[in-house]
Amino acid sequence: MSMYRIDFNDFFTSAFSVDCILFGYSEGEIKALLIKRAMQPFENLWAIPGDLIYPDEDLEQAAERVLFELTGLNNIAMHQSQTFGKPNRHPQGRVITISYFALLRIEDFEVKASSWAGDVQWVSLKNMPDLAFDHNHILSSTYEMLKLKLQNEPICFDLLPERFTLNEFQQLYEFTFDQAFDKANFRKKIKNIPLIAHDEKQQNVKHRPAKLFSFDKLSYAEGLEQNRYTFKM
Amino acid sequence: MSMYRIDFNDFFTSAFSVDCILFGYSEGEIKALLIKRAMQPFENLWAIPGDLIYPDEDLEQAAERVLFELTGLNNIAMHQSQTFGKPNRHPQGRVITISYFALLRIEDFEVKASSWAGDVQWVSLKNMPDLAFDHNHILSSTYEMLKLKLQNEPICFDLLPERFTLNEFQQLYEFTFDQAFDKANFRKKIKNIPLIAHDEKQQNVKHRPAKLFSFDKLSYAEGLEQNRYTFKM
DNA sequence: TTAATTATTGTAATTTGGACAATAATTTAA
DNA sequence: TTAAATTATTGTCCAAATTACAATAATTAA
Repeated sequence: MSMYRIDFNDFFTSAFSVDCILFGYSEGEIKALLIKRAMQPFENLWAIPGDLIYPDEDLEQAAERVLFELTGLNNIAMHQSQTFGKPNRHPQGRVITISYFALLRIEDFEVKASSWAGDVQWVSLKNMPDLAFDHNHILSSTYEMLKLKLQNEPICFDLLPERFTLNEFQQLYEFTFDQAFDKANFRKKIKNIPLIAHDEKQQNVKHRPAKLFSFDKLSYAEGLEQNRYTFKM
Repeated sequence: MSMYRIDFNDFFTSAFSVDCILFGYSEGEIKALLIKRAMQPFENLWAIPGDLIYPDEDLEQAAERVLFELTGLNNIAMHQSQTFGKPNRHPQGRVITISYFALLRIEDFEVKASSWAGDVQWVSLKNMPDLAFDHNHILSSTYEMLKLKLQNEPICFDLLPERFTLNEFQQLYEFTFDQAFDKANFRKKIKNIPLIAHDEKQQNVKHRPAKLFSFDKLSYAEGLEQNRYTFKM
């Protein structure tokens, strides 16, 4: 057995990490928060933020830590997506990574470049550069998972402002599923989703302002047992 | 640094494993293949078959190896489900486990008790005992994933005999989603799924025998681009 | 031959979905 | 002040899908 068993390479023979894909929605596009790597390997390439999992840390806890270090946000639900473990996916050894995603309102916070990230930026999914490691693959798989969950859980509201117009709601779906919907028909389809209609209206628009709505979490939770909600369009 | 760094406990400070849930369908019920543990911890308790992942092994490859050792089957698609990593889920240290599932025709093979399994048995999901580790939780989460995938991919045919009656097909759905369907309407709903109708009929039944069908994989693969198949009922 | 049983197909009523039109509310410019 | 422009919101008609239920066909067993 080598004297150097406990060297850098050995540490990496069996490591776990989480990769956290933060999806946001602004300017009619879904974007992911990426960091510019400040160290080797893949120095200066854009990558999904992630970190090794501490020995006594729960997986979800690790994902929430990465999110917090990057954005200062906590109490955000992280959704587990998939686990990636090809033996050579990390050039320095075996690292199995579990991808998590969260949905955020881009305007709600400031991102902070951390020790391990030289730069941080929201990047549109339609305009994605080559990323470090297998991160292009992880990102596209996780986006597919996002779309699946969007259709079965009310997570789309995490991407919208707390109060939104029905048009904004529709545009989010149109962008995500790359498909246009008829306004009147869209409103019929969502009539089973509990929304609160506010008296408040859109401000500073050059036309008739739309009424603002918000998602009625309580009513949704109550009806969860009886009704079978759907978010498919 | 301890001289005993490479002892048993240390090995377990960061291990990863796959757990393979094999789902089968017989006698109108969905069953999972479980093993009776032949060693501590949880000796003599029923558990999901699984194993540690070898250093140079791909995740899916590890899952297929476990399946092969247990059943002698290969070329069976394994579906990744979820990853479980609570720090104390394994009493002897940190083991993060990735659950995979496969769908099998119970009649198609003989299970073999392996070195690590004292006994092997198909157990109905409706009648599940307390399992080792957090395996009850893993099993129920994975069953939910199965149900989700059943609605989006033609995997239900992996559970049915190669040739099946439309009633058998319907009963599988009725059992899985715990819901009854009207026969005539069920047949209308599946009319977009490509099935081959054979001249062959059911044998040894005490009534009018039903026609046998099989899933038309080729036609499905061809139509995959154009049509958007659904397996929702 | 007939009753019993299940498979298979058909039909009419109801509900939902899609295309499109009509009306309402607001801003801006004449 | 008013009309044009713009977008929000609601309504309507027709086609398509869904549902409930009925009718017919094929087979076995007595």
